[in-house]
Amino acid sequence: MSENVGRWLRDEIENSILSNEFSPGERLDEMVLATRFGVSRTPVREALMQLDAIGLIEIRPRRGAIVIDPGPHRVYEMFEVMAELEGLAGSLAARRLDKASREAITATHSRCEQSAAAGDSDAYYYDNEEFHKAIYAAGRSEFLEEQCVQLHRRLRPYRRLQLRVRNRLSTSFSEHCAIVDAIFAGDGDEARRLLRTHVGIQGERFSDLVASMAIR
Amino acid sequence: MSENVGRWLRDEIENSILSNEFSPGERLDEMVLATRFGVSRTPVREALMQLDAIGLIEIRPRRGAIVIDPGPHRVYEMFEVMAELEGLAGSLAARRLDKASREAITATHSRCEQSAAAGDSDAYYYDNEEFHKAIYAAGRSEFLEEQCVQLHRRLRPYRRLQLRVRNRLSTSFSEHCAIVDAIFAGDGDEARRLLRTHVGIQGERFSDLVASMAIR
DNA sequence: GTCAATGATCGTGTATACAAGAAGTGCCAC
DNA sequence: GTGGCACTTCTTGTATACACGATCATTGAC
Repeated sequence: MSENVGRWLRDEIENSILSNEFSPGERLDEMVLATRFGVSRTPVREALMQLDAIGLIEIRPRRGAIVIDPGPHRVYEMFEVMAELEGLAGSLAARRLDKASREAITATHSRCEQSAAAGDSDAYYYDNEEFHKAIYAAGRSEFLEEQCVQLHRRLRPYRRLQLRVRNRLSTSFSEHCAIVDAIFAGDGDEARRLLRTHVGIQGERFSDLVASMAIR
Repeated sequence: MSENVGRWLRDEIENSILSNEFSPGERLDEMVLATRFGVSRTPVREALMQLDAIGLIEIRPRRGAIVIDPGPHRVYEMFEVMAELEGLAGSLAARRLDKASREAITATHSRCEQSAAAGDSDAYYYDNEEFHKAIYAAGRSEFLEEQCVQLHRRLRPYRRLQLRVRNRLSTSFSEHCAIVDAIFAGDGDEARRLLRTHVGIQGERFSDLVASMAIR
């Protein structure tokens, strides 16, 4: 329970939002949440204030909190920023790679290979996340790493949708291969470029996203 | 008072931190803040929770809130990310520039010229901020714009220190000129490159920053 | 004289109470 | 039957009360 009910609730509610248990636009009633988690309204409110500060929900004065619905266009923008940050992380990783980071990248990369070969998109989804985190860490910029992890978290539901698209698994994995090569070769510019296109959702990948968002 | 004491307090305390009225490492006593602003502890706590979520302060369980001290290394990392995001904004601006944005950039740019010519670093500091904001807006990516503005805010105190360095004003302004040219020419890659070096603090500019941070 | 342990005090964490505003409902008039 | 106004109810915003944990100081022992 993390020693602190407010923070625990924040994570709990955040996860509920990101796993789409609370859908965009839904109203979050303080009292309902309080009874559901067996606490008073005070820590619930604190959790909500924090989520508002992060930008996951919106608290309108005297009218309660609602889950923010980013909408396809804004999600696209978020991927665009994510692509840029990942590109930076990749270029830093190529420059600063050390033994431990190299091993971490190799390990997560081969786990991706296995789940891609098995066609297990849920496993790949998880391994892919670890792979990207290994790259952030290899960049040795704590702030950048935090930003990347946070954005990655927020984009999680959409990433998951993306992987369902036909052939995306194998395409994604072959992109990973090129990225790993560039980083291990110390080619920062190439790593940056590859990661940018890997993460970004230009062209048909954007319309795929829009289509899958509409289904929900 | 924004209809909502908690939010008002958040802005108030945030400004106090960013203007160095509350210095890094300083402990923020809830009761002291409450009496100072003439409210109860509840809204103060809500404000603090939000600032914690943003990353400006750290709340340690049962031990109160302290202002986070980023330290030179982390500040450098923040500038590094900022440079990347501004680069993206610049490249988008070059691609998507319309009449209104063009005029906004021109207007803020010439205001920078005046204050640079006058050697007025405080005025330049403000005009520079507006100039960069005009570029964010020209990129037409709301999310990116928000991220840029937020990071810009957090780096504000350090930017201010930077401008005190000898000749920085005129150097900065001539860099602005090149940036404007690239954006107006529609050269996204060049705008990106120029903004990245303009905002980043490589080499001696980093040591300048460290030196000025030590003075405080 | 120094270090450790215990108690006192102060501040945070949570709950609850109360006030104020917004939304919904019902009634009345047209 | 429909639209508008008033009232009621529900929910949020703020204050306060209480409990638990942390820190600090004082006292005792080595």
